[in-house]
Amino acid sequence: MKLRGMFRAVHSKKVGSMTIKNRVGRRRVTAQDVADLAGVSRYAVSRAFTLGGYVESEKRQRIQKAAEALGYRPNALASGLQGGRSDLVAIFVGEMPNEYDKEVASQLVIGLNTAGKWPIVIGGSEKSARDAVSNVLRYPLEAMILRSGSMDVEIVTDCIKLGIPVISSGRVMSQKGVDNICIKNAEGAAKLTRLLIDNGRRRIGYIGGADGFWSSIERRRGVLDVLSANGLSLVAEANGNYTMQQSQQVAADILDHQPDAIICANDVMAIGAIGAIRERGLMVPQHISVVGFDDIAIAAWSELALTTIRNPVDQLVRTVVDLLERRSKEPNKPEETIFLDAELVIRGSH
Amino acid sequence: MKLRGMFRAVHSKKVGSMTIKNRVGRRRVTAQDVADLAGVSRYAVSRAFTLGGYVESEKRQRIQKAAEALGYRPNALASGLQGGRSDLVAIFVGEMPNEYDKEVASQLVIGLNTAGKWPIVIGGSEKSARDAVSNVLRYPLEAMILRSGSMDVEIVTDCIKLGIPVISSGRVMSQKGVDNICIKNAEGAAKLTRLLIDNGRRRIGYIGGADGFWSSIERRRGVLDVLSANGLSLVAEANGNYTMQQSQQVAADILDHQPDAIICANDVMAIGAIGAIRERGLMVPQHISVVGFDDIAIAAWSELALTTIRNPVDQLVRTVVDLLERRSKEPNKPEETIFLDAELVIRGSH
DNA sequence: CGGCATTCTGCACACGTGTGCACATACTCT
DNA sequence: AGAGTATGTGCACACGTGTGCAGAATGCCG
Repeated sequence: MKLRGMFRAVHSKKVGSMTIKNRVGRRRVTAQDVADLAGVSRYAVSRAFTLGGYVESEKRQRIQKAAEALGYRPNALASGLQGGRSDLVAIFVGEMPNEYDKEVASQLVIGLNTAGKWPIVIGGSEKSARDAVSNVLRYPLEAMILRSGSMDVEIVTDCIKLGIPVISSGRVMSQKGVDNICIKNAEGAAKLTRLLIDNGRRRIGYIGGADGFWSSIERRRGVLDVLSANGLSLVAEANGNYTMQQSQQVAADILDHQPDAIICANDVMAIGAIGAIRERGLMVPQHISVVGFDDIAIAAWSELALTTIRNPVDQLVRTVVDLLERRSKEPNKPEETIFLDAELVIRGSH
Repeated sequence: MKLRGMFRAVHSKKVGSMTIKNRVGRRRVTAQDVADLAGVSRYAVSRAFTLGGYVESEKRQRIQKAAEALGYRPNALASGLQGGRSDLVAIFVGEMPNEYDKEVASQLVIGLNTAGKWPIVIGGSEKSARDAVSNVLRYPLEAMILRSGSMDVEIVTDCIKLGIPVISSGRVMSQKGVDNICIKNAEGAAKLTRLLIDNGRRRIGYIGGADGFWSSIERRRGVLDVLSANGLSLVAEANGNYTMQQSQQVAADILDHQPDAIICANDVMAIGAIGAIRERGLMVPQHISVVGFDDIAIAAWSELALTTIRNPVDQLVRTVVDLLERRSKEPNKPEETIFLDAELVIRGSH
């Protein structure tokens, strides 16, 4: 029997009765421990835990029993060290200010779990997250998944430099090594605009998202294109910063221009706008139409019945996982940019 | 100059011109690479990246420059292997069916990031997550943070067995090695009930959360205690499963019992209830009072003005981080159970 | 019985980093 | 000058696992 396995103490390398007893936080149980208990070699334990390993079946049973008893799990750090799949993935999710962002983050996590990946999530403001990302890159990540409208490009170049593939969702980046997945923002916004015009609306106002967000720019473009194609222009416009409170505030200004419809760059802002309208004693959609974007859960609430664009989270997640797996299998495959269809959800607010 | 550092190929151990060129996924840059470029020893590089390390300042600069150029980052797997802080934490978040759950999960992630921890997030249904947790325990976690009302106890015992401290938020567990952090559920529910009674409400209905959830049981208890102390009992009761749709459906049944108030175990269910009430042409609070629990963002919306109990996410996050840090510092400290105050938020729906 | 394929086992090494120890050098104080 | 302290450097080892290689044991077939 090997002394090494028996008398290893954690906080001191000296061997002796003094040091053995002060094992404060129990030492992690290793393959050697299992081997000692089962009366086999460490290598047999290692082979019993890998798929193609040759181990005598009776011995394998003894090992599994011992491992069970000790609660042994191969140390992921040690096994990851020799370069196989790490199954670690990072998700950068920004500040998640609104419901849709949180929904996407949640579903992404669940989807990745189902695919057997461990997502390390990084959130918060860009500048605080900058350091965090840099630090998390110390792990051998299989991919960095970006889910933030606004995004420090340096983060991407850092990843690429380290050979870590990037999957950007919600913003299309044309850098080498970046796969993209994004809803057809302009098309969705155009559909909403056309719907309103078809319904006879002519005095259309717009509440946009935060500056610098990719989706914000694209959606606004979709609105303006359709308007100008119909010889129209916005009667008023404001920045709602993608939040309900801000939107409700700026909607008041827009109402001063007597619009007959307000297009909002996302659903929570539409809710804010509806609040502002009803506060004035006006009704939706009888006096003013309101449409949103994303189709978050509450948009279907009977008191809102928000007409909006479905931004399909399930498809998004499936596609991200698919891109990830294909990229893992074939690291040098050409970059892809996948656009998700923007489906109009007709309810009662238009 | 060492050959080892120069001619290491990734997918083959044979050294020769054939194997060198087929380095598909670039090999990760190591401390040796930085040392070679900077013309120093590997140990100097290692010391330059650790806090107390003695390195000549001129040499340190050369190293940092070389590291920058190569994009070097110490491999977290390798450094984590020798037993220091891993900074890895797992969060188990269940299915996150409602807004509040997602909000908590999001803020927990951000709070942990700020504290310099890397949260590996595990979500989804209990039974799918069971395997996931077991697998993620291969990593040397500093703690397992539970954020799920219902919870497989086996997960906890697995962690304890491995010496991984558990921090449970939202449910109090009396197991060894588990710190708890939880809002005063019963007290909050009691406050809501008293408020309604003080307002003259007598025919009170209740929409509860999903079965088996700790918070669900506690909140219901708080309601019943106050009612019976006032010689009252519920006129109707239903299970809203913590979701808006379900709640709106079951609220219809409750309305058949002519209540003058409905207490909901969380805000999204209150929103569902309000939907059901308004669909019947009744008004809140003129005809029926509705109160919720959690104070999610939309509860403050002018069209809802939901009276509710503040379930303070910021305090929760701060406390979790604090418990985590104190537990890390002192692994054998006695378990703590911290209760957060349930503050009544008076708006217009009661 | 010999030749061969299959199954099993032990050894050695690799993965990349941090750090205690021993030693070297430089600087300060009496 | 000598003693003592602060600073810098190289070596060796540890962390825990997976796996190629070589060899052993076993079984099969002619």
